[in-house]
Amino acid sequence: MRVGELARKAKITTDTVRYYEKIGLLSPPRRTDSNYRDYSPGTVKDLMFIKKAQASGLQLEQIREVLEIISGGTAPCDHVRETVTARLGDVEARLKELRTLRGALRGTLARLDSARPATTEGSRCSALEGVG
Amino acid sequence: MRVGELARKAKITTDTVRYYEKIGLLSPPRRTDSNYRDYSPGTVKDLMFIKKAQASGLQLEQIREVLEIISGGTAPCDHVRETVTARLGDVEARLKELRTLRGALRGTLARLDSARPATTEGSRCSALEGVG
DNA sequence: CTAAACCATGGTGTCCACTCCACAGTCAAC
DNA sequence: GTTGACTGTGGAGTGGACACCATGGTTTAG
Repeated sequence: MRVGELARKAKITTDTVRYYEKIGLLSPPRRTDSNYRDYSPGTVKDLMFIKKAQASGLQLEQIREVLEIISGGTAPCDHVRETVTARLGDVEARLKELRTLRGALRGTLARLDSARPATTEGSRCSALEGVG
Repeated sequence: MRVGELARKAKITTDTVRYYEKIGLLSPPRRTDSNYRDYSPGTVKDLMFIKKAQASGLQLEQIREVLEIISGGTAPCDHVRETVTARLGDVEARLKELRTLRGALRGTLARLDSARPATTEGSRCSALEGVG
């Protein structure tokens, strides 16, 4: 498939696809006679994986490393393990932060619910303190 | 305390502190006679909250809204609830993505463990496929 | 055959969150 | 009273991740 179709399926722009290729995140596909990029269907999955990883806070460079490894990379096993373990550490740290933040937000919401004398238009909220 | 001490305590730079003030994320502190910024100790906590929220993927503008609300903002309750609920939604979506990614990384690690014939220096890893 | 839609390359612009000046005033220690 | 660390302001620069051209070739529907 060509770049437009790929982009539509992955819900990104063609510019982004070409950008990913430029920075080595996506390997250059074969070309048609007329020099159009010609992708295999699996590339859609790659892009979806990239989106997930990105939404989880990984940078493109980190994703590049992980992808390289996952798709039958050429690095020695020890290095592979190190990289994946490091990324897993990142992800778990982020999970922890997120749970903390979720707690804080839920707390605020609860306080809004309990101490709610006036909700009418124009009124003011005096939400409490203590976020830590 | 002055900006340098605050920055040290929060483990960021003085430039960043002033930048946060500039974009309205940190309210302008009082000034000494010589026009130096003079912060109260609580500001350290504010900065630490900002770092947490940021590590969780919230943008400074979103953090600004949340902070405004939490520290006894002046917005009507309904709008407050909306904002906090929206942020909570963000956070929960992010948690979901993260758990998926963690699963993928753990899977890779497991595959590395099971199919590991050669770990010696210079060898190549042929990690399997299937990331979804 | 031609118009519309697609693609290629190369380059510039944008937004975010800083970071790094340059230049000048302030404060603490010796 | 001078040196050195600290602070102020304003503005320019950076890196990541794109978005947006302009120009020109290609494919496809009618």
